[in-house]
Amino acid sequence: MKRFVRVMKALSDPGRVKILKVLGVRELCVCELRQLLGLAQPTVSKHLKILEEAGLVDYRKEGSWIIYRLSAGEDSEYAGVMLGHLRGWLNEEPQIQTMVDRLPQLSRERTCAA
Amino acid sequence: MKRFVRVMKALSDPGRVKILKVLGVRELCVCELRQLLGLAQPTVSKHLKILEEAGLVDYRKEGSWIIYRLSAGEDSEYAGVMLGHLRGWLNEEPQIQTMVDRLPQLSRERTCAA
DNA sequence: TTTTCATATTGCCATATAGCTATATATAGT
DNA sequence: ACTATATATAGCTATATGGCAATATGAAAA
Repeated sequence: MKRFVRVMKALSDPGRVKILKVLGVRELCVCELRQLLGLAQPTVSKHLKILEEAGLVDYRKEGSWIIYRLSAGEDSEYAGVMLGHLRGWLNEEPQIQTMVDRLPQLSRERTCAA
Repeated sequence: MKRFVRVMKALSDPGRVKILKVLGVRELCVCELRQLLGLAQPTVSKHLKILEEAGLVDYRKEGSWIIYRLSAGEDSEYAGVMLGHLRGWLNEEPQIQTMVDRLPQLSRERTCAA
């Protein structure tokens, strides 16, 4: 029950859903997510932690960057199934489309190391 | 986005998940749910309203009783899909099993009109 | 119409949550 | 070692949430 509720809670915030949707396009570092979402960096970090504890995202370190990606879903059946649905859901949502459209112009080198 | 988040929020509370699981066995009135969950009646009513606004449950009046049942899922794709998953999920959960076991002994006539 | 019972709504309190700023940590480069 | 950059954590505030008791509503029964 707790594991299920944890996944649902993680999915109950628009900011976190946006994170999952852009990570569905490609993996991203925190500073790229910060710009896409227009939220303060600590806020993004907190969201990412919640998503990670729900088994929805994974990360790896690369230099001083921490790069987040969608989890493969081995940790939590619930997370895996929900990520599967999210691939098809919300693609028509304007807020999502705007972010996805801005995605190709982002590059870690240019945007973060400023 | 709002409709999606509304469904996820509705599913982020153990009490509401329990309600959905017992409604998966059979339809129930508020007073039966109150006893199964061990919550005050207004609390149950509030949960039911949230579930209803998410498109997860439906109700009909029968005399002075209001009988809730799982929604057929026509209102919300998200709700429909989640109800489908919930049918298989959490069946091993002790909290759920206890309630389901107590279910056959409940009868509106005996329990509510006391 | 008065009472009774089932449910909904209101109002309150304690806790949880999402946001921020400020600070800590960690890694890279000088 | 010092500086700069990326991320995380701590601490704060405003709002949301879940619980309850008290009250309102609405239907059935006396």
